[in-house]
Amino acid sequence: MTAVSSPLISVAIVEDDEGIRESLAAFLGRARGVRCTAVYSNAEDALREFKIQTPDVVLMDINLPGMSGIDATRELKQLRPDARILMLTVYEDNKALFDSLKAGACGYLLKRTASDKIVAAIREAREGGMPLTPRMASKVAAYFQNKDTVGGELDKLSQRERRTLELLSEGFLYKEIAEKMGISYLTVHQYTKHIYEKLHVHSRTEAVVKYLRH
Amino acid sequence: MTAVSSPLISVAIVEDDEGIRESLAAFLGRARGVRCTAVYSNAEDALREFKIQTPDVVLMDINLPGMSGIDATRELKQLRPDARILMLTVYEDNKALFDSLKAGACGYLLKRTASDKIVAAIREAREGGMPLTPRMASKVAAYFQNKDTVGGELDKLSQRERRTLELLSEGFLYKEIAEKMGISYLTVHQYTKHIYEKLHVHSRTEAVVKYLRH
DNA sequence: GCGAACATACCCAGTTCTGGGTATTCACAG
DNA sequence: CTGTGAATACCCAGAACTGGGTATGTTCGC
Repeated sequence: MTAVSSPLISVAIVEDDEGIRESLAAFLGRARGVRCTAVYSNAEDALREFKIQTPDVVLMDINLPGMSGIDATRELKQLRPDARILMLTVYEDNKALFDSLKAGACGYLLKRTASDKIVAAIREAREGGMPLTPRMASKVAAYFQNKDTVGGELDKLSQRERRTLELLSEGFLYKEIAEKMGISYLTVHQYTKHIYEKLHVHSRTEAVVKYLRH
Repeated sequence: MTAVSSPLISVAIVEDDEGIRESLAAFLGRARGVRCTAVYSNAEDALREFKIQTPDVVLMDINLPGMSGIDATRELKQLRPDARILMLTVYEDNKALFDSLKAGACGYLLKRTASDKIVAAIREAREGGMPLTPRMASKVAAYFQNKDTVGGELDKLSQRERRTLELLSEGFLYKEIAEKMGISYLTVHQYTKHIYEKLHVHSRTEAVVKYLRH
């Protein structure tokens, strides 16, 4: 709104598959309002160039030979905090999505996304938006619902589960916890299953990290 | 040395086993320089009384019905910071030892300790000492060697080990870490072995806790 | 007095971690 | 140039954890 509407948004592509890279570039060349200023087949080359000149928006593949697109995103954001990076990948992968956002990507698209949607996403990214597929968006929403209720999640634990988590956080083995709490090893086992379920985690370490962040 | 030598040291016993409790009390009754002023079979009763009158030294069992001796120690020290509490237990348990000391106990004895040694320990406790069995003492010494270098311990890690620990702290599996770092699963395995060795821990959670405390 | 939540305990199968090795390559200090 | 440390990779065995069940009794609210 307040931004000066620049005539052209410069876009760089980082993508190892030559076919995809070229067709993307060609397509951006025909699109109005955007200009494809550079293409790279790997993250290292791209980063080197970006130190000299950074485009408005980067379309970044995740699976790259050598450095991953996510690591590259992290580095680029460190170098240019206002860089706008759109992840472009084939998988609708939960972890990749969140890792990308944590690394500093501003959006996450699937390669099978229709071309005109990609241009729209580039504009949206430029304007500070967060272009995501609807499904991705709902995952992000769900994530923050959890995020906001981390304390709330802990509240869902019963007394004994909380105590168990406390001891888990101190690194005790199940059998040691059982001894300390005067219950069976199997009960401790059961508690941890409940804890993981309630905290939406899949390992002791993840549970402990949530717990230690109160 | 500088302390006024009081004629009698008042001692309270908190111990749930009646046999041990009585024989301890009887034995203290016969010993010179000490006076057993109270016995309790659980922590709750003892704490209630201590709010009114605190003995010079408390002999505290660890395994008690209800509140543990360690928790009772913590509470009593909060109430009376200058209370002298000697833990008395059957197990030579590393963790119990350190938990006791962290809770505020001034010493840690095994129940099989010879009676005259117990009186000596009570005197030592009264005079500000830290009565421990030789084996316990060496464990404490080792602990502080580590404790003073917690930051230093982390410094001992190589670059890759540090990165591995960072990822371990985020709850990733070995194989995921391997992928992220572009190395073999087996190498991650090797790194964690080194990390555990350098940090003197035996599980991922313990390592993570040390790491998160920077 | 019924259903929900909690605490307890057990089974099983599969995965992951832990801790003991060995070994090569490379770089750097002495 | 020899030794040390870092980084890499592998083997093995056993311990521990994870996740899917089931089952019982208690307590508490409706």
